[in-house]
Amino acid sequence: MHRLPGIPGINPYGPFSTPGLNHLVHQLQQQQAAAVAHAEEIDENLEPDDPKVELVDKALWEEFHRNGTEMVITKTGRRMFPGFKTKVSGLNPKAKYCMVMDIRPKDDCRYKYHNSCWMVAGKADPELPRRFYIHPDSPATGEQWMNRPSISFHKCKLTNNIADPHVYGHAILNSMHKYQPRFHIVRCSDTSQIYSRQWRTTCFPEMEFIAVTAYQNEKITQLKINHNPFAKGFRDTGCGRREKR
Amino acid sequence: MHRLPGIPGINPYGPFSTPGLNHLVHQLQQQQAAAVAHAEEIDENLEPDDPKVELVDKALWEEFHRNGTEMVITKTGRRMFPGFKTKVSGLNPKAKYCMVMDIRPKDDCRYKYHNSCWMVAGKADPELPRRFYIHPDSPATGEQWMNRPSISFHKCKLTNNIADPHVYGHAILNSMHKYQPRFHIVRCSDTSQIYSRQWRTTCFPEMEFIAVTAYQNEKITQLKINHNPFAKGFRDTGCGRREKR
DNA sequence: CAATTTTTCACCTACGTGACAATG
DNA sequence: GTCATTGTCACGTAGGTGAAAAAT
Repeated sequence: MHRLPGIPGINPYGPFSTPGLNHLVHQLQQQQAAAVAHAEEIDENLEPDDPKVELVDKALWEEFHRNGTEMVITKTGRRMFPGFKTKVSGLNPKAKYCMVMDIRPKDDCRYKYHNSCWMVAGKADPELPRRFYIHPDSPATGEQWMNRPSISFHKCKLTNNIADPHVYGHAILNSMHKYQPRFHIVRCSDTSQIYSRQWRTTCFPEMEFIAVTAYQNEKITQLKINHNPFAKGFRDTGCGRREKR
Repeated sequence: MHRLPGIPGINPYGPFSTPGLNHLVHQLQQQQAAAVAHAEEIDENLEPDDPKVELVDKALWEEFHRNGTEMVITKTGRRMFPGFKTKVSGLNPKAKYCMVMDIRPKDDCRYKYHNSCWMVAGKADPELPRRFYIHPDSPATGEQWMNRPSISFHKCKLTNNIADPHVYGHAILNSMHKYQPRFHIVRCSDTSQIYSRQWRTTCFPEMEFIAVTAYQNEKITQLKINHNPFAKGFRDTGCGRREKR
């Protein structure tokens, strides 16, 4: 079961070693990488697709948005709530896709919360390194992505720690700045191809938020408490033991 | 950013759309799949490897083994303890690998525990469908596999439920039968290729165990309690509140 | 009956919440 | 002083333990 090492382009024990194919493959030797990439490109585009993206929990996002969504950022990283979850249809079931998200500054302002209102408080701090977060199940077939109840990015946490050790899983944001999450579909069979392929980007304006280290708007706090199961301990439920100060 | 649908083999907007390459690729159209597979095959074997596999927590496994390891199986699935964890070296850093495990019957006997001893109690029950468990991070490069502290299969639980709904994540075993876990390295760039490639199998005899629905040997119970953090509540720690009946 | 399996439970691990006090 | 940030905490979710009782 041992293979001959160090002889590029020839593999006498391979399952497809017919002379004709070997000849053809030799012809392509110099352009091999490009040809393979091209063949894959074509293969991936033999059949069309027409992706539709839907935001999960859209009504909840809108309720937050009406009050001015805030997201807490911490040194160790904090999840978003509501979560970043999409539902995708219209993919080609056989083709492979990578799902990607990022969180971009919405403008170049710094904000402050004053008299129960968010207002501009100057120029934005220097932009932090921009990161893309590749969904850990990438790549997967269109069928697999469409069959799941949602595509969730809950493992990507928000932090303000520039020296964050989980650099590849967290989004680094500036506090008191406004952000817009984005969702990208990239049709390719391997994550290494992501940055050389077409990106199809979807943006939900109701996901806009301001990053904070502590909640400013009490209405937002209450919405979080009332809807996030992990904050159930702070709910005001008749039998409750917690009261407002 | 829209692509022309329904025109197979032609993609006017692709990054590699030079006429010469298009011609070559058209030549290969019928053998395309085979050629791509062949090119990948060659690519994957350009450089040699010589994998070494080590069992994590070997000393603990050996301590269990000296007393006759038992693993509880339940309807909903139970983890193994000690866990099935390996550490791999000697892979080719650039090549891609899939990591696979399975759990095979060790013999064709049924056992019973009698007078503090395991003894043969007849012929084995009919063998259950044999499953392979592919590590969920497969495929990944040799570098990625070698860099992690261990390759763990803790998500593969043991069950005796033939109609188990998590069919692809659980191992279905017969109670009172003896088993041997195995570890397999398969060099390939996609899980779909696993069953057509060479398997390199490692077997640690100290991992042998008998599946049970309730522990038989009290020494095994104590080893589990003393070493599994989730069973800490049953430890006999001076301040302990639990005593033997 | 005896042996094995299933169910339920208290007690853990692990970690996601906002409140609040301390810090800068 | 003011405001923003950090650390700690009680209280949740989620799920992995063997014991013990109940069921087969």
